[in-house]
Amino acid sequence: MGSTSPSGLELTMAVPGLSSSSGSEGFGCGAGNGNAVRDLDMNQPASGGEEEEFPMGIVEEDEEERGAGTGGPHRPKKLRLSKEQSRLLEESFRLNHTLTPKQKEALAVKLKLRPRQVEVWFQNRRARTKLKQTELECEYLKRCFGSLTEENRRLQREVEELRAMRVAPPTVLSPHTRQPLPASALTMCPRCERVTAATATAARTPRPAAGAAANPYHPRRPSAAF
DNA sequence: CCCGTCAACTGGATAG
DNA sequence: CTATCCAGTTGACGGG
Repeated sequence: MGSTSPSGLELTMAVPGLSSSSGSEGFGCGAGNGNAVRDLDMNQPASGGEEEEFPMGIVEEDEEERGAGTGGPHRPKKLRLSKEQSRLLEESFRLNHTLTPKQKEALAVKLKLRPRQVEVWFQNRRARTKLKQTELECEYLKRCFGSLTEENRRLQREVEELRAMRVAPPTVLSPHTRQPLPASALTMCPRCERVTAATATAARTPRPAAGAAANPYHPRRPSAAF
């Protein structure tokens, strides 16, 4: 799994036949935003180096109270998780997309965050995963729509052809004499209801190799790959 | 200045 | 009632 980007989403997609290469503009390669750099900038202690592993993890108590409590518009300064915090959170997310209260507590202690922050991170992470999956599904459905539209056009053309044949009854030439066959010699393909002389000749001609033998009324038509 | 990202909040739904 | 989840939103922040 090398492909988890910093904000990296592990994507398990339920869309059939979806290769990650084709729809990849929206994620994977494109998702490499500058988070790593940002994390470095934001979370490095300005000087003095490594006094703390997770520099801005814990918000001061009074500030936290103000933020959540009385609905005052004052929010604490935006927290940016350090690289290490993100890595550990991602790691546990990969193992489990939800946390038990114990796991949450343990992770919070380990990361020097409040349990609430761990909880929020998991909520947001689930939402991001779902969003990505929805985007993938959307791409897939668009492609379905495209090919169905194409198939529809093809069928419409076929209907037109059939209509035209009804207006002007067909003259079918005998494969042997090259003369028009009498109506009594003609027959209808039961599958597509096209008039042919097929059964008349099908009985006489030797069966061709496997594939073409399926329908004696017509040679095989290429079917739409779908 | 605008836009994308993301931590955090809000409110409704649901399970135990 | 409490705890948790989710969808939607807000606001801080960084980058173009």
